[in-house]
Amino acid sequence: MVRTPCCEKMGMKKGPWTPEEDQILISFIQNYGHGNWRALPKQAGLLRCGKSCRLRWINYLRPDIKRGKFSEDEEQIIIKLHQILGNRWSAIAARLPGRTDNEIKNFWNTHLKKKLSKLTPSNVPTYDISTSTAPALISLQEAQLYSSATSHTTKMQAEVSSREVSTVDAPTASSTVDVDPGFQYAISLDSIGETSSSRHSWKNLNEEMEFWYNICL
DNA sequence: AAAACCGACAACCGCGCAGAA
DNA sequence: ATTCTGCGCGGTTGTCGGTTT
Repeated sequence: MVRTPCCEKMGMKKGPWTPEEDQILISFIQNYGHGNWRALPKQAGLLRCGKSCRLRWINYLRPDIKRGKFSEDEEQIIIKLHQILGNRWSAIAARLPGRTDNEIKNFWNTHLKKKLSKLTPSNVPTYDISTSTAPALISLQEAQLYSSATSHTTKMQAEVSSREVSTVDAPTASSTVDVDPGFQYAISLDSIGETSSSRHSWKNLNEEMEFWYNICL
């Protein structure tokens, strides 16, 4: 199947948004909402693709956006959640009202990654994925040490994606978290009272987030 | 004063998923 | 069951302002 482009490239404006464009988008959404992003720019009279409008609204123009520096608390929450969820920025953002996934992603890449990498990479734990004796959760310190040891791309991808979790079951007894070459972590859910026989049935991502959040914070 | 460099963040791109047709 | 469309996500790139040389 051939994917059609998200928008017609011809005549579509790219690059930074002007205050005038912002105003048009804001007033249109305030009046009519944003039922269909694809149709919105045409209806609003904007020479932007729907995707661009959506991004601009979600990341910048939304009235509930909290701008400005991240607090210490927010920073700690991001670090903790990133330990568990990896680069699932939208899931992390769901825990930080007023913050967007893009904002958190940028904050992580420009501040936290650097900050954590300054710590001494000693006693970095190495857990073999094949063993089931891994700790229940990676502590904050361990995560920091891990990040410092892998100053390049800190990439932790949960094997079980958010969508899978949200529609099927919770992660199985020993869900693996795939990290950069050289390190493999295993989060043993058994050791946090989560056995295969008494698994949660995740109804949605929020429920999953609630679960992880309560454990970690 | 100007050029080069760097960091922060806004914006874009491509992919995967869900739901409708 | 298959195809198509739109949305959302995460990675990457572009732009801009501040700092250094």
